[in-house]
Amino acid sequence: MLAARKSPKRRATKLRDPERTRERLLQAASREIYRSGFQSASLDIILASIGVTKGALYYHFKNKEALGYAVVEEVIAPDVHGKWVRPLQSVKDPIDALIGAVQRIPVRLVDVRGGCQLNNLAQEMSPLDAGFRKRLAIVFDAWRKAVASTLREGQTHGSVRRDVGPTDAAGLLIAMVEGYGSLAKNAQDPKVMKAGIRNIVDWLRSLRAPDNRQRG
Amino acid sequence: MLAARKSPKRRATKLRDPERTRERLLQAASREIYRSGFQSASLDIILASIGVTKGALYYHFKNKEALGYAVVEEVIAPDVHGKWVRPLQSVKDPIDALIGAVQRIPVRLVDVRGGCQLNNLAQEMSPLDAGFRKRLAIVFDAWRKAVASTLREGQTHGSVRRDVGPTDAAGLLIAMVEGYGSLAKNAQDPKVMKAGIRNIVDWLRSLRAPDNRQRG
DNA sequence: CTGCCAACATACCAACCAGTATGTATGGTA
DNA sequence: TACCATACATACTGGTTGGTATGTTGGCAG
Repeated sequence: MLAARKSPKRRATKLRDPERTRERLLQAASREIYRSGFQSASLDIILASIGVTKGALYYHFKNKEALGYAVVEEVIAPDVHGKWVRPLQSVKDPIDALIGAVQRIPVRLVDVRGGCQLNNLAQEMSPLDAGFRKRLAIVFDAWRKAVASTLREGQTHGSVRRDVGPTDAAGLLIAMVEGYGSLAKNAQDPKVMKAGIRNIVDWLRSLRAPDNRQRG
Repeated sequence: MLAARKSPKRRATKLRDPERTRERLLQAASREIYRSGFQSASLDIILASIGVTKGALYYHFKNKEALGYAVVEEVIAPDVHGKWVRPLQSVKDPIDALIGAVQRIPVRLVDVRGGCQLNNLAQEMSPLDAGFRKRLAIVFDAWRKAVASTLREGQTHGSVRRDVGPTDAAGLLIAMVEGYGSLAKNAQDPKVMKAGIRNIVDWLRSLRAPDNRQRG
């Protein structure tokens, strides 16, 4: 009761911080789902990893499903947005921006091993759960539309070839990124991802309009 | 432990057919793993689906892991071999053969929904289990090598452009196939896969040597 | 100081899991 | 006929799962 062995003298404004607890739950769940998949992710392990109990979890989330949905909407979606939507907004050279985004894909062994959070969850849960599929499809759509609109803008400014379909090309880009990610994850080898990125970058360069005054 | 079961005499009527039971177990396990993933695949459900019990399962397989390994080696590997290795052996036009293989990818809703057995299992288990990863890598390697050697043969015969790296192109082909398969699976929409196949076929055509006397 | 409610912790549950120990019928062999 | 390994079926286990019911504490309103 009075044995304040853990609490320091300097009081924070709040000993309980429900918003922070919720955020930590989301992050821990995201990590465990990333490692084991949603179905095999154990709530007990998630809770133990941040030192809270069932009470905290079921106070903030209705059930495991709701926790998974929140991970998609509040962890994965913002991550994709930060990597593939924001960097492509109002750029002067869409091709360079796309190449930059592709080259910023993490290629360390630890990154390649786990694969893509979005793709992992989509592969596992889309056929099994409509709620996951719907939320994940929103993220994929945002990704594809961001790439497509960047390409379209490049076409109006003359830096992107006119004979490529923006939506088609965006789909192909995502397919290549996810496909190489899968191969690299299975091989557990960063070299596979690096070679894939080179191929994707080469393909992106081929989308550039040939007769455009660029820097020599 | 595998007992040497060489059947000296083929009986016309067998009430017990251990080889057939083993095969049915493999097929049932393959179906359930395809639906739910390996970790979430319930042995009880697998057994109930073919009307056998634990005794039969653990007579033929040491444990669940061994059952999964056998599915890779005896179900998935032969399937990939039949679709991507055998059709590419000693063909007169490699590009046509590859286009044929790509166009033979199932695109019905039921096929697209489940995704690719090989990729599904690889995505789930490669980071978690070295035994799965090793066996699945063998299948991926056989696939990639079959495509690469076909392309290489086409280069020696002059039907394939000399400036493409066969291994690189084979990796790209597989990445595109798996990538589009992932997108289509998540979208639960055959149109996504069909559009992807068109893009892959277009890319394959671009690999053909330009100045080669072909049928007009 | 006193309620009082948010924000958890604790204890517990039925269902399910992979795996095992043991029972049993079958068909071939001696 | 007697025997016996094979090829399963049956019954059971300890451990884990997501979920719940209830207890407890901190901090603010009054």
